[in-house]
Amino acid sequence: MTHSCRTLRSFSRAVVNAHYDGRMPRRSAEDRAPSQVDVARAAGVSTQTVSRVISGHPNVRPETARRVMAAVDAVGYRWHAAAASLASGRTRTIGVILVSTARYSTSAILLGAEGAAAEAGYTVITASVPQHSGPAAFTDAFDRLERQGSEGIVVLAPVGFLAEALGSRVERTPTVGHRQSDGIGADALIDQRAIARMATEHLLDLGHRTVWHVSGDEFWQESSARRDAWEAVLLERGATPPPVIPGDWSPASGYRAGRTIAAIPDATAVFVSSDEMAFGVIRALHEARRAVPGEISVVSVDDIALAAYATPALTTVRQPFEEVGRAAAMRVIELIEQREPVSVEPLRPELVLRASTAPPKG
Amino acid sequence: MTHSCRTLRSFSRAVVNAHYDGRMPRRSAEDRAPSQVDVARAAGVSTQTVSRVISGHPNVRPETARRVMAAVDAVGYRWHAAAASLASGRTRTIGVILVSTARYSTSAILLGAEGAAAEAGYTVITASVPQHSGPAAFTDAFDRLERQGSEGIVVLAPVGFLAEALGSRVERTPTVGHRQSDGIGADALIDQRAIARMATEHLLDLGHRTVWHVSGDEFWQESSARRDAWEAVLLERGATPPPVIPGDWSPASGYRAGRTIAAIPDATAVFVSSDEMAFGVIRALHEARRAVPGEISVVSVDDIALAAYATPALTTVRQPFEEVGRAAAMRVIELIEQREPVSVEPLRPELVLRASTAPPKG
DNA sequence: TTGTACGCGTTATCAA
DNA sequence: TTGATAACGCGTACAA
Repeated sequence: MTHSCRTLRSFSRAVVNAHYDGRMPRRSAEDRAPSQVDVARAAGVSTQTVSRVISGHPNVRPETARRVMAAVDAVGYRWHAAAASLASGRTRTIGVILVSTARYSTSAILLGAEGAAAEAGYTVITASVPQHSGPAAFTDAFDRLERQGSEGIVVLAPVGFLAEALGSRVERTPTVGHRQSDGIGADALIDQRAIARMATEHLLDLGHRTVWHVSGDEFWQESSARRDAWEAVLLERGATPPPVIPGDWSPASGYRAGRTIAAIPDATAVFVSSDEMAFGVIRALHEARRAVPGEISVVSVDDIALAAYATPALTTVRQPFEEVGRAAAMRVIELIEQREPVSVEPLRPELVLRASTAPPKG
Repeated sequence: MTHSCRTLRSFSRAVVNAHYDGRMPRRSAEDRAPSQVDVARAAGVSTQTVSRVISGHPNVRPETARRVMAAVDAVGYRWHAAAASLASGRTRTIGVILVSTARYSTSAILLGAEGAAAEAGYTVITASVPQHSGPAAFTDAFDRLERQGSEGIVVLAPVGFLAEALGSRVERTPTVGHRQSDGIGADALIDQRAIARMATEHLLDLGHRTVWHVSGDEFWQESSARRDAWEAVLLERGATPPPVIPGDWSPASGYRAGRTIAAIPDATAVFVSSDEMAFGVIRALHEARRAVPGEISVVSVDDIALAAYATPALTTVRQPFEEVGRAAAMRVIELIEQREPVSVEPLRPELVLRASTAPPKG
């Protein structure tokens, strides 16, 4: 990093390339990789015809196409994405912004997005943002992805300030996944309020008087959406919402919350905002000799692979993560290609009944 | 997909672009995005100077640089990665091949790789391969990444046939992560035999006569490496290796294995090849009224976030996944830049003692 | 420290 | 159905 570069930091950080590390010599004409020109010469056609064959355009005589492909193999030609991008103005690349916390859901959503993108002929590039970053980290990630040529961006981090942080960026580059309330990518997401509603109503239906709540990280919009819906359901049913017990998605925070709950004599039901926290909650309850679901029922959210193997097996509201990824990717691609959204069925959470809930005793 | 395209499938699949969907009109000269030419004009310098400022080259007068950056902001210039790649012959992109199963380890490794790549000024693109795919799926993924301009590739899928499947590809594009025994990227990986050794020796040291083993998916090289080392340790110590109980990394397969073990009266210790399987094993044991660790000790591998919240908390051999990702990315980048490997300390697994193991009773 | 000239490999346009 | 030609926007070589 040179001095001049550092002083430039105050200007458009989105533009300056920080990684100067010496120039690369240009390769001499002889050891250049074979190009469409070489193929054209070998096949006795124009480079345009080669391009058409390579790109799968219609209106090429099969015989010609075969000659071209034979030449491709003969000269060892390989397509050059950068040159194509420069000429066509398209990169067929979408970017994904991730929060850097290793979780089952992260990989599931990413895998779904990557699969859907690949099927549509797009490539996925990722940019991660440290947990609990401020707006700047998100705009940096966004800029990085744009600079690499992302034609659209999926933000897998529903944090509250995203809309303001991203600002006008989302107008020039199609963006999906932040802020359901903005209407941006609304159908790519799961209705978080519905999740909380299903969980809370399930416990109420079992006969519990009220339901306690262990919330997720306040940084994530899911957390407040679920909290609001949980509260609304209780109020609708004439129950008094107890104070929220804060968590941060981690099992450790669930454990702390569990200790709190264990100390509340009349608590009989808890809605925990993630399976991972539920493991912590249940362990704390277990250590405090409070039986689950005998004395206290627990419902959580996600249905990770391990949910069925908790003791007791978790009753939980399943989120179809992979489909979320697929839907988000498909939606950005539709936006990029300015197609109308294909009306697919909305992604529905699903209550999976297992062994961590029961009617209150007595 | 046209007819001619389909008949061409028999030729180089790595070359044909399957996704023709109409040509994009070229934008007229007026609404072209601002380029370095526009910046140069606005700043009253040459495009070359603009390029130097943007790329962070040294030897630019600070005052000039400032004028350029002001012009950048004024005209709304944005760097064009494809054009830079075409001119420089470099993409600063690395590809990562993933097996499409959502797991904690997948996201942890990926996040590590992405972070390290970003620090070095590289972008990560991903390609996923369905679980249990044959060699063709891997070569397809490899080709996809190469076509997008990956200068190096990290393969996060240590399956046995990779070396043969990839063949000469790894010579033209630096590749890390498959086959420790090949010496390719050896230091980017964790010694899987050491993991099995630590686990097995821990149980033997506690006084167990022998150790049973629940293996991982045979598709992964880890599985056989660990099995071999487990067997070797038992033999060294004069114990008789019992038959291997097969698993596939999933909690469900662990559960099945657990039922098998529960039916073996003299089993007192098990080395389970992943934490997720251990959850299944312990649940099965629990249902069969076999106390853990009272009657049977369990050691597993990974140390996922939930390991500490199993009942009992899992004694497990920790794999530093994020560092694995970092190391792999750094290693490919070194190979790309033809630098000598920076000798960092090898990644060491670590035995984390918790509550699932104990000396045999009696 | 700065500028001129050229080439990188492909696709869009338009004509044949 | 095919071909000639002109961009696309940047980085490198080399000269000043």
